Amino acid sequence: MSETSARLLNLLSLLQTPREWPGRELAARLRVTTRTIRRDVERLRELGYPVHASMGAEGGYRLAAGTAMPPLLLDDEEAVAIAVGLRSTAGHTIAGIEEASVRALAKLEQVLPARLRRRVGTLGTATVPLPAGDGPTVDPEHLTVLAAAIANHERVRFRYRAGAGELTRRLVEPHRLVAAGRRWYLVAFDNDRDDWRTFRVDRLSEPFATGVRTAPRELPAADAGAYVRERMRGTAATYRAVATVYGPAGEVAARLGGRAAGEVEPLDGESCRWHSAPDSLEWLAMRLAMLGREFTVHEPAELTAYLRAMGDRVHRATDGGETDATARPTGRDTPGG
Amino acid sequence: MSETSARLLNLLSLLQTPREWPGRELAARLRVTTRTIRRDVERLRELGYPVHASMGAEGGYRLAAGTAMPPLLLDDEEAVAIAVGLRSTAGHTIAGIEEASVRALAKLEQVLPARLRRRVGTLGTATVPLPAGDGPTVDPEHLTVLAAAIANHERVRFRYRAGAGELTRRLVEPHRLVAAGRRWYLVAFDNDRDDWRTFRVDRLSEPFATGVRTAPRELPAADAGAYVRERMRGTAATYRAVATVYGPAGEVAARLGGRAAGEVEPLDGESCRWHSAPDSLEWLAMRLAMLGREFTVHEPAELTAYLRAMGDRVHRATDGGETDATARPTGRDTPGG
DNA sequence: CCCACCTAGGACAGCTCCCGTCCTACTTCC
DNA sequence: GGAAGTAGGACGGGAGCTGTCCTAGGTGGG
Repeated sequence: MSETSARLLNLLSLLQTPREWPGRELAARLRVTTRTIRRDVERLRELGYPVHASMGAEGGYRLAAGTAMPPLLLDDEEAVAIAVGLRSTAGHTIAGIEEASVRALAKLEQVLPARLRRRVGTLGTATVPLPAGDGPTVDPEHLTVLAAAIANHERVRFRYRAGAGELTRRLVEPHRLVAAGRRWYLVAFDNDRDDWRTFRVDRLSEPFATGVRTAPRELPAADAGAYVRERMRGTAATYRAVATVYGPAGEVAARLGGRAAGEVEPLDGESCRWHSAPDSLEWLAMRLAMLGREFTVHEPAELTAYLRAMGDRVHRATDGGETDATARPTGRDTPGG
Repeated sequence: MSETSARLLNLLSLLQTPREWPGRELAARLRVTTRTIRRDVERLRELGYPVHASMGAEGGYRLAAGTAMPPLLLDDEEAVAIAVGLRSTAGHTIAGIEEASVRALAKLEQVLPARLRRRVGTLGTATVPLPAGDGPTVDPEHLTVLAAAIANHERVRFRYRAGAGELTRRLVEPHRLVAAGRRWYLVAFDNDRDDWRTFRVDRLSEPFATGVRTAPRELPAADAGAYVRERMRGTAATYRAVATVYGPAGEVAARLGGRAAGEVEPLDGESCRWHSAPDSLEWLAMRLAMLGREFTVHEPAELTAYLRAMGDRVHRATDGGETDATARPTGRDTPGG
């Protein structure tokens, strides 16, 4: 058996731990001489993985950042943590890396041992605490199934609930996954309709690859992203908010969460104007409500209406409830600690 | 040079792609005969990585889920996606895997090429759109620095802003990172004070490992988690909410986001009671406000007060803005649309 | 039904590479 | 200066790897 390859992999695994390993310890662990360790280190370096060595007493080896990604050797818990992290981000879309996120997730889930997969499942469902806001969130599993089918040029079968509510069976040749706004779309060639279609991933269920491989087709558009945007115009329902916030621009920008939220332009030392990035009403409303600052909404009217409805709900919830006689001893005026 | 080890790694990388590879194609890519490919596959299997082969025409090899995690071979974009995902989850804490999350992140960032690190940085800051809520979020970089120092038994230097506001310099021997509630704490032996201390990670800045290694000390407590909970009693400021929500239990539970949010107990077909998990006022308020359902808060009084303040702010923001001043014509009794 | 295409694996010859044991050189911290 | 670490050349024996044969078995399409 390939003794030395296994040892190299093992060595790589040890060196990825964020600590320094003296050669003698490595030699003891891998049951070879220190000379062999030195040669292994040399080999790793030749393979492009920069093993950094600190000289002198208290020295040792560790893997440094190089020009290419070395193979990541994860223990069980780390693998689960990564899977959970990817599922939570992939489900909600992060600007710029949606597709890579799904690819990485598909790659990981393909090799994830069954017992770990279960843990990811239970943890994963327990961690969708983001305001569901825009409606149903996407099941990360659907994304990975579709991504795998796309990479493998396999036909996919699934059930699809169109806007109206009719449930249909589809057989398609998947072409690409596209994240637009806060939604995922599948661009595919529908074999029954004999034409290209786009599907909202949150509306499809029970997708599975049929195993039938097909020749790749050419999409009648420059790229899939443009195709989706073109077809989905009007359905997206995102809004750009303009609001004045009474607080220092720097602090407000920080609380709104970086550049992705939109632009904050200072008016004077104590107020600023927020031009939001396009987003759903729910998210825009939530961001403003959670700011902890006074604000005024200028646009759009829908946001004002939404906020007003929310404010009314909150008032009704706190003003009386079923019986005010539920005796709240400390009184409602006491500020919280 | 170790030709065959490199080839094995390469092969592993190809097999991780979610598609099937016929042996001839692999042979062409790796510039060896198909016989060697078969031998390489055999080697991988001996190393414990289950290479699944489908027979017949249209057959091929692919890596299946086994009992241990194989080394993950990621391309640049996938690595960035994972780093971004981990940073966003590590910064906010996910129940049960906080520590593994940070370990995985430390491992990845240790070997992440510089150009990718930059991309992670820009994407990472652009994606903290969660309601900052509980105050300052933790810089994931601080977590990785501390985790690495802990693993390596190295002293760490940083600046610390205590509650009052005085900025002090600290030199400590880090012992463990603990996630409690929505916060990260560092348990460490303070070399200047000559005693154990806990630090809130969101309040420290510019941490760096000094490179000086020390012998591990024994914490005067059963485990670090208990130690932190003991010391931080009272400072945590988390609350458990009890509220009635007027909507079907199933739907409400789904929107609240799984088990982690607390327990939803049906009252009748159209209402239910929510006993929340302990959380900050901001999050509890946000969850309720974003439900899109009528609700009544029973406990705690602080949450009622917080919600009322928020409702008032929202009303002021939407009712008239600058012109309508304080006049609230329709009053608070009008049900929202 | 048979053929094409795939995986699976034994035998063998040739040759490369790998390992352990020596050895010396250099750096760093105590 | 000494101890402990990395760095690396020389060498001999042995293990492992590769390509070229070969046969066996599974699967799907014409």
